Amino acid sequence: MKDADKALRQFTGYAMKRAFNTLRAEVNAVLEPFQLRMVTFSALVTIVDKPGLRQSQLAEILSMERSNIVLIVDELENLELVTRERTADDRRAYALKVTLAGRLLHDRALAAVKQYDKRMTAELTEAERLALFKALNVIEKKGRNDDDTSAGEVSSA
Amino acid sequence: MKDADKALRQFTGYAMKRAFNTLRAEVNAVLEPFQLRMVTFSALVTIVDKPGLRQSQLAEILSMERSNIVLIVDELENLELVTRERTADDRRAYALKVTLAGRLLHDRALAAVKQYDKRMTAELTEAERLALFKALNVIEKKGRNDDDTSAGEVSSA
DNA sequence: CTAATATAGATACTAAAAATAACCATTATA
DNA sequence: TATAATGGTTATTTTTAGTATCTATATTAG
Repeated sequence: MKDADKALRQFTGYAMKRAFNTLRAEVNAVLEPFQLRMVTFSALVTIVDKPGLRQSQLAEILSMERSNIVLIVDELENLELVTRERTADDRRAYALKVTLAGRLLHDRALAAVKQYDKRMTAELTEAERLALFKALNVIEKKGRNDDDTSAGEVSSA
Repeated sequence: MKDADKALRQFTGYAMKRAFNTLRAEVNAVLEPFQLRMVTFSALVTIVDKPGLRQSQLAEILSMERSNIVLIVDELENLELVTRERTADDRRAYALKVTLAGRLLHDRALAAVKQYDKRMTAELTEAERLALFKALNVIEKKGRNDDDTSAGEVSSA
């Protein structure tokens, strides 16, 4: 049964679903020794990058619901990688900060994922890699301003 | 909070997850008038393409579990788009065939998805589009023959 | 030929991820 | 000050994928 899904391979959605399935599995495998998953890794990287940010901001950045962020932060907090500190200006909110252990783990996990990513795309030329990222960004953004069925506007380049 | 996930954007997995999220939502929206989802669409296309194939073959082609295929085929059967016919040579198996209504719906849905796909990638040059597909295929296949353990060796403390 | 084994499909159960809704404490506003 | 909005939490639900088990047939090994 070689090439039996030829009819489907032409579709971006199908090809991407398959690629993303293996990609997610592999990234999770890479992160597993660090007790991280793709989401918790993303959250950790964001917190390191923007120390003091609030959960609602984190949710906004990662395009997730606030309610789902709670469990993510719980997980990172239980691993003692980040802390929730009450903010002075708004006593409802938490300032998310990375602990020392969190930063160390972050550095190692980041390196591992980078290395994996490099290996994953090693067969691609630089032009192809750029094209891939451009395409992913175009596709992601496309959904936002897409109210009509004709060709949409090209806003940001 | 513009560009707040800059640190994550460099990763194929992150960019792809975001792109795929909007892509899946949009494709499902395109398919909704046909009462199809991405999976049922994929199954329908495959059955049209390979009439008479069996559920286990369909599962193999779509890289899904046999048990999950059952519900997919149920759904298509309930919509009277495909039929299960017992095969002569193996009375355990079903030959999956598309009905007339199924073929008509298939043709329309296929056209709709093709049109959407075209629109989605309209901003890309042909070279970029080819690079995207090549990259997706490389990434998907990469997971299969991945004996290199280097990524997992960055072990923790 | 019969017994053990494998396979096709089905069913039920489980686990993970994401969406929704309601809630409390606090802040902003009318 | 009353009302509305916001940050975070909890609980519920939906969706999706995975696992284990079951039946009935088929294959094979002895």
